[in-house]
Amino acid sequence: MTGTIFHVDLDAFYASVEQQDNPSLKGKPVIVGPQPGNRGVVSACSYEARRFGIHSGMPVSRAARLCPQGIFRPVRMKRYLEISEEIMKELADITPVFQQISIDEAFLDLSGTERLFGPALQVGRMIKERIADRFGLTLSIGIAANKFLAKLASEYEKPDGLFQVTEPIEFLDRLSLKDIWGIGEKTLDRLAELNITSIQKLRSFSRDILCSMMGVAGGRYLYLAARGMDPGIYSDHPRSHSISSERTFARDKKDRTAINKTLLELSQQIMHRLIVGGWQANTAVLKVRYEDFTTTTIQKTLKHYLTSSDELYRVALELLRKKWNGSTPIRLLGVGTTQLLRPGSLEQGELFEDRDLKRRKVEQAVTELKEKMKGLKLTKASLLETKDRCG
DNA sequence: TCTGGGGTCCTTCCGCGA
DNA sequence: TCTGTCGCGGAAGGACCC
Ligand SMILES: [Mg+2]
Ligand SMILES: [Mg+2]
Repeated sequence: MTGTIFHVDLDAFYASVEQQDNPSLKGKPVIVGPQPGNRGVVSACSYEARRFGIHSGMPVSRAARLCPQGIFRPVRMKRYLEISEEIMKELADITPVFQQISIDEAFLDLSGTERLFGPALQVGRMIKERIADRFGLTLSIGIAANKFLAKLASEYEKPDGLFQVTEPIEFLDRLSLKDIWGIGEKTLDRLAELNITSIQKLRSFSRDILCSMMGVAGGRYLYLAARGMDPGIYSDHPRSHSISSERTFARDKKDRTAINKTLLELSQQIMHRLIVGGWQANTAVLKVRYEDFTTTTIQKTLKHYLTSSDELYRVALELLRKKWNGSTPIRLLGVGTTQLLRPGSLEQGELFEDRDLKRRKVEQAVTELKEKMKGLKLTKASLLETKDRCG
């Protein structure tokens, strides 16, 4: 029995929202990201901008040179989230077997619904019409027997595309290696060194050989991908979770007071998100990027869970002291937490928990949050002072 | 060209205890 | 008791994706 998976992917999402919210931008090269002259890269751009050679991930400074008449807009994440939520609700209405995988993408499992809904392509057209009518946005849909192929299929005719894979091998052989989800620049280079330059060629290698060349997980992945079998690109239950926040300075910094201030702000953001999300974390991570772009992280696992932003801040400071010589200019600072655990979820060996207990925990978290917000100003000042002393 | 911010997963190394 | 090895958790780095 063969499944029918839809992958739905909005086209140039952020840029399209900007055009929709301001129709005078339609038909024009819209580039979403920092203003030119600032550090950073393009988050998204309209197809008109792509004709100038612009793509997401490109430094805005370069984008501005390629397209001086481009319209540069800041990232309005709140707005995109709002639209995304509404669209995802629409999609989830179609089938309960629905999995959102990013702000603008989702899988729908419509296996065995042909008698109810009609042929898959027709359902695809219906979805596209619906979203176009209600939101004025175009999207691309890929339909295939598994998530892996469906994802590739939605790319195939982008933008405003609709494609169903009926012959997986034929379909794959029309693509290039780089099109495969999970094969990036480095893997492409390594494969090229082994004289593997196409998906057909990749398919001719045994699983064992691929594993010996690319690692156990990598080899397995490539072996399955080349055959159109889902290597597991989006698991239903991710095994790791982390929360982090980082900032690239407008200009590299070596001033201790400014650096400490950033560290404190980042720590507060993280702790806020931990509390709101109901997470417990026992590992703190500090990330430092220097002027030459070398990046290091240093982490520490505690014997208890982090309980306050002050505590996280103190750990971050301690880690920075270990890493930083105090004079090399810093380009980016980041603070994060890993090993996240939601109290009361299966890990602790409880199959279920009564609702009152959950409710109490939420309440407790909110109270703690309020406490923290109250004491914020005072804490901030005091902590910054102690810090300056050792700088 | 001069390189964001938010993530997940994998590999390798190391020390520890069985 | 010595030695090899195995599994594990922690740490650091890296590839990749949106
Ligand atoms: Mg996408
Ligand atoms: Mg998209």
